Amino acid sequence: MRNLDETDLRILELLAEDARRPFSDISAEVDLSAPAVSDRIDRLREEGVIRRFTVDLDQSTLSGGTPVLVRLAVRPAFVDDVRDTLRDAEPVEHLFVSADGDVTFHARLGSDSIRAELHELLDLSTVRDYEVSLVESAEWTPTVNGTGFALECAECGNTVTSEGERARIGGTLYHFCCSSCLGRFEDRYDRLEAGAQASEN
Amino acid sequence: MRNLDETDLRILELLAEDARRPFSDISAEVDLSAPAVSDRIDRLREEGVIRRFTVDLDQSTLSGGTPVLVRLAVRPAFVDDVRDTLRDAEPVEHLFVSADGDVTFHARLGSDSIRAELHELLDLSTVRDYEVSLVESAEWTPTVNGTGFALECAECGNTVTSEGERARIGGTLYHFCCSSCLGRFEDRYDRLEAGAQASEN
DNA sequence: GTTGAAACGCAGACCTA
DNA sequence: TAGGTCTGCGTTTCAAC
Repeated sequence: MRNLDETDLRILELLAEDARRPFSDISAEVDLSAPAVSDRIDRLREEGVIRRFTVDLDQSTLSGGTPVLVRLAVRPAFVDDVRDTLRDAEPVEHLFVSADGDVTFHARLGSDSIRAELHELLDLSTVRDYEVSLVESAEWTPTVNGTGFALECAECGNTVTSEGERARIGGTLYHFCCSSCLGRFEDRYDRLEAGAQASEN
Repeated sequence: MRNLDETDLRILELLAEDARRPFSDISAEVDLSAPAVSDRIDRLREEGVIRRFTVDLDQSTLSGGTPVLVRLAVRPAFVDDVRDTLRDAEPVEHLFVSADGDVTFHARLGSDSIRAELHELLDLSTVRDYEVSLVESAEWTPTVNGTGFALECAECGNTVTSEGERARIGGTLYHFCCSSCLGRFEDRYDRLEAGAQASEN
């Protein structure tokens, strides 16, 4: 697959913040035209990078069952089966499969008998052991490339908003909250580089 | 807080499927005008039910660090601290706090030393024990009220699409893929009810 | 809640490098 | 092949009801 460039990543960050943001809005952020942004987003969907645009709900306000976190020690031969079953199971919201065959999932179950619901959900003979705990709070923060979208100014540490600036300095892309932070950073960088060159001689 | 009605839930389901769906589209689904839908969505955001519109990314295509699932047995006094710290930590994507004080989170860490990164992330003296496992696959299915948005027809089990129907029968809301399924279900329900009344006499 | 009018955003056709 | 511009159409918003 084609590599994503910085513009793609920036678009994904902006969509993670607000997926309903107009393309014209995004296009201003990334210095592109609106149709160009639309094209890139189409491509990201086709490539499977974007799975869907969706909504992050505060489930605690919805009171739809008891949220539980279940950890299954699955018999190695059945890991794929169990994953596929749980993936399509209605009450399952989050599903993690670890390299060692543990399957952890977050689901909302009817409050009656959790053990009985687990039986309905999957064949417990495929499982060596399981553990259920009630979930008090569950949160989700969409991140792009592990960096999160809450960028920090490389100069002052403040949050970088839409008014921020970006610059490639010494091969690395830095984000700044404003042009003066960018200016100060560049000055410092130039001075450091001049010092390094002086010491080389 | 005001209770959500069925229309609100249906709107949330539609947004969970595709958050960029036009309001006019949603309004046709729920037999309301577009401004009415817009008003309801505004209200849902204000009430905190909708936290944000966002994008579900296939992180495996983004290769941004090593995904790990970490389970912390946190000393009871520090559970809130640890939760707040992790909530705002950049690499943390999912965060679950159980009623018994276990904190489980999913994060993408630089592949060097995971132990060192954990040290940076939180004060390990607040933790009795921890366990890290590499995550092979992580998936997320947005659900509304624990039912998920992939509704099944109560009569034939097929997936209910936009062309489906809903009906409240005997106090419960059922979903159907088409009007004939609804009709058959009602017939059966009436017959069962008649039988139950007969046996009462 | 609805309706209608004005502002806005979007998709497509077409053009440029 | 990626992006820019223009334009018609659909969508959103806002006021009036």
